[in-house]
Amino acid sequence: MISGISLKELAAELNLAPSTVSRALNDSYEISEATKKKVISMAEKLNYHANPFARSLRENKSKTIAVIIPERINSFFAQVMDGIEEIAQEHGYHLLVYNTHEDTERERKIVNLLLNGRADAIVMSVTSQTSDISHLRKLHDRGLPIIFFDRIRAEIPTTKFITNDYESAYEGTKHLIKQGCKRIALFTLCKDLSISQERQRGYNDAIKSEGWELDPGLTLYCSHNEEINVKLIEEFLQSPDRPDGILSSVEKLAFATYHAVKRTKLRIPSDLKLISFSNSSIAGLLNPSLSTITQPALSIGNECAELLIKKLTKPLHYDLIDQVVTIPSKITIRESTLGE
Amino acid sequence: MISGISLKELAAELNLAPSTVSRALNDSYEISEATKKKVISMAEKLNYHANPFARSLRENKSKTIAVIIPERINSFFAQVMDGIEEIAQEHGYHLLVYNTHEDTERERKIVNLLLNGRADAIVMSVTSQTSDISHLRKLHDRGLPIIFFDRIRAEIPTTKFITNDYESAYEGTKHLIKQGCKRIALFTLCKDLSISQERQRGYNDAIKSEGWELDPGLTLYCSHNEEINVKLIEEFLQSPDRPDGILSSVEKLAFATYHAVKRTKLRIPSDLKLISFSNSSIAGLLNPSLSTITQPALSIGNECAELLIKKLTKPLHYDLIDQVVTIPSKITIRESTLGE
DNA sequence: ATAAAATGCGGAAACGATTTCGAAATTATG
DNA sequence: CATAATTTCGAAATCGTTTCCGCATTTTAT
Repeated sequence: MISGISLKELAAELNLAPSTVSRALNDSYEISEATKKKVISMAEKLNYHANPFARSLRENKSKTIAVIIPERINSFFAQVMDGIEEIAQEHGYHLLVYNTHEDTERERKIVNLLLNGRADAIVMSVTSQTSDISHLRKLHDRGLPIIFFDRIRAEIPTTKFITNDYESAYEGTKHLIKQGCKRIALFTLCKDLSISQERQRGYNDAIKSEGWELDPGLTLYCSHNEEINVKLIEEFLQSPDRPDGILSSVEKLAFATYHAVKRTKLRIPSDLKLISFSNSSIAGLLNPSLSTITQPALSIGNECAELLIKKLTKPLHYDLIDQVVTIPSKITIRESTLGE
Repeated sequence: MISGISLKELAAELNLAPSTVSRALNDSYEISEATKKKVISMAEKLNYHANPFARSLRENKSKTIAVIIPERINSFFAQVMDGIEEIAQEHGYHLLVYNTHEDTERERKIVNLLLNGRADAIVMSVTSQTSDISHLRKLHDRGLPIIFFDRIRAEIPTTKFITNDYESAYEGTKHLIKQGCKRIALFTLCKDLSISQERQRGYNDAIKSEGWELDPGLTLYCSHNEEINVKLIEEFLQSPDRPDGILSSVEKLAFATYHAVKRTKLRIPSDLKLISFSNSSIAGLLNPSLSTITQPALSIGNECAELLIKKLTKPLHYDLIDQVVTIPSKITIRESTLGE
């Protein structure tokens, strides 16, 4: 990389002091309009670009936000990313992106990497297996602004953005009941995750609201391995006390269910109704089309970034207070939960 | 952010010179094992983290690679990103990610932003509408290592990674013919894109290889707007000289076709066979399941990153020579192209 | 007319690391 | 034992900005 011209060289070319040029380019009130114009046009002409590292070093900020997600091939996280980037670009912020692949150890390493100040702040969704949060605590203790979304950790006192997991799961379950389901299963990933727990609560309360008894056997804990999940679900569906309705807490488990169903004699929605949390645009293309609970991914991304940037640019006026902000999901009924 | 301890302070704590401490931490041969140990343990104890900007400023490199993609909610690009990140993480590189949203103006802005050296190199896939490439040329002329993948620009003399677009399109078309199709259409996005042209060539040659005449009316140029595409495709399918086979150059046009078909009396594959370039894992879930040409996304990402990092770490031994590296796609036949 | 304030700019320090050059201290060599 | 060679470390320059302080000169206030 042929490094461009420096501020000092630009100043020399103009017969001005570097300090003056710097101030002119930063539109300081101390500099006359005449010199400002001269400086700016010469900077244009010589193709001057301020060195971001010199500036970061001096100002102790990087104009960079780190985003940590558990997986990339997931329409929800991709949409959140788009939402974050939209706001970040507006304010001249850059995005460092890290994918943990649902691996806690990887998450720990990445977080530790960010301890050196490479990013001004962090937006993250934790790994589903994260139990030890000392690495997150260390970040927060160091004063690095951090915001969680979706997969949050309540123990870290900061602002978190989620959707109305409880209500959505409750509504989804209620919908299945209304469509005639008697034995409703919940497919989920991990019992430790806050959102999983909330969705489970919503599911539980919906079941109990009917005066039915909760059957722990109807909650299926799946893995991150597609193959294994399909097999697991297939076995579940072949068992004598198979469910006749499923609330899937995660998009990919709904897909796995479609795969599993193909291997059985069961048909959706006649034998089995299915509704799932999902942000995939192709839900309507599946056969039958999939009823979904769609999370407000773009809004979540936008709000995360907006709050963070406010905090970064006006630290005295904004704070990442310890609260959970909820943005509601939208339920879309399609064929997969059609009643008789 | 409570800024951590600096090298100088660490040195003071150890009663050593900053230079010594720096060398010790960088495992220089000039420092005795004894002092190295002392320094390292004290660094651990005081939680020392080198300031990346000071280092970048001094060394004139950022350990950062910028990745520019036209869209994020796309399994192909997401997989490539994963492939790049995998290698980058191995070598301690960070990823700045930018989404152009298929907007040339946005691409231009982002590229110009990178002119200041924030990233050591760039991996990118251009916007489908990019015609003026002066911004890309400027990057390259400045000596910033840049690699293209998939959506490449031949005019910039550097290494590019693509799949065997011509052969895949040829094979895909041939497959449709073998399954009995007589009027085969090509759905594509943009005639300016190199990959579109290659795929068109493959399609053309396959048609001609049968001794058939090319019908320009059978190539459908679509937009980036889902709604419009569905309408366009629907009209096409309702027209008297509708096709009985479709080679879709882009995943989302295949999905749009499914949507459009739903609005007609046509059925896949009896009335209409469909095969598409796609990296989506749910191709097998569609009804009927979609025959696909799957690009080696992960490999492409891996190879981009590997070559780039070699070039960055050993600039004298590696060069981004002007060549196009081809990694073959894999065709998977499913129900959507089933013969009678 | 003189003091006070405002304007416009330059000099130099500072941010936190790496590295060149050189100087001690230690060990080896004749 | 004297000298050379090696090992181990320190002082200071450097990367490219921003900003604190200072100093003229001009404008405004008294």
